[in-house]
Amino acid sequence: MSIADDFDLQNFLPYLLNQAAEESSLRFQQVYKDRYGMLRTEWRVLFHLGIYGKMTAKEIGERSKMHKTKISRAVAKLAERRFLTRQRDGADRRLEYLELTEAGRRAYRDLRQVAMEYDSALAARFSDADMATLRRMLRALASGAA
Amino acid sequence: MSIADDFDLQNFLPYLLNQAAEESSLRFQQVYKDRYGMLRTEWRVLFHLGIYGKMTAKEIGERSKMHKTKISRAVAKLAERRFLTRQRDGADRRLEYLELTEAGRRAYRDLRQVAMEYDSALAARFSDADMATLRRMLRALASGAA
DNA sequence: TGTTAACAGTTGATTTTGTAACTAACAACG
DNA sequence: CGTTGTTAGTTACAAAATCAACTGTTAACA
Repeated sequence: MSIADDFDLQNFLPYLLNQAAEESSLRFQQVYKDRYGMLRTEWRVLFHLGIYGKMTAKEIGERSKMHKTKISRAVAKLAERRFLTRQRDGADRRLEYLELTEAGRRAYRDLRQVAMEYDSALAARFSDADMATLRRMLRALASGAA
Repeated sequence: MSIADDFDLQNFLPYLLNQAAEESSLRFQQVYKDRYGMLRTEWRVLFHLGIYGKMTAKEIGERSKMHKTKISRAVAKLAERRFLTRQRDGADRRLEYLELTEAGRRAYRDLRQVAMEYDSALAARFSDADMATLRRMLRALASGAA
């Protein structure tokens, strides 16, 4: 009954995805952690602002699917370190526009460079066709559309 | 500089993998959480024992790459709920063999069924060839071998 | 208007994780 | 033996994530 069960954990997609995600995040994590003392939520916010420009916490939440409390705390940390500035919307004073400072942009560019090189190193292990398939499937899985 | 940056977060593999892993874990998480009040570490330990049979915490750690403190706590929880028993090795009294109880096996079989159906549902969205490619690539990424 | 609901974002309490130090047991080698 | 090092597993404390309740604001509409 227990020995040689036919179910294979290594092929269970959610498990396999988690293992791959964790392993592939390790080295990048070392960089943003050691070099900037950031958490995962913080580099994600930094990247959203670096890539898409000025936006509100709500928009970051919609794009990243991170919970608003995580974003709120990450934003507070980044603001404290002078990596971003906040400006209230004049018309709707609930909204706050977030924008990277020059220091924030420098950190973003630095980490983006690391990310791109790391991504290339990962991709180099597979054929272009396989990588295209992988990315397409991961996007489909991430979008969750049944 | 910030608007229309050419780096695409959605194609950064570690990020994409995390998004896919999180999204694809959601529904299964609901089941083991709602039905058994388990955490991710707990169902993983349960599955390791269900699939491979009696083994020590150390072996679970080697197979799952989970840190030993996580395993220790998960084992304590599962033992408290009478899902597993612990027996000290007679020769080397540091080792403790873990084995599912009948209640533990019932929970495992129940969750395994859910996992298999869920995995099939996910796989049904893609061709067999693509799924084979995906699994092969994820295993390679998870193994971390450069 | 006035009242109620909805929304953006924050804070506090609780839970879970991560790190380091610890206990108990075995091993290696003088 | 006896000292030193290693190992399996636990515990204590700090860091972080989660969940619920909160503030301040806008919207809806009687």
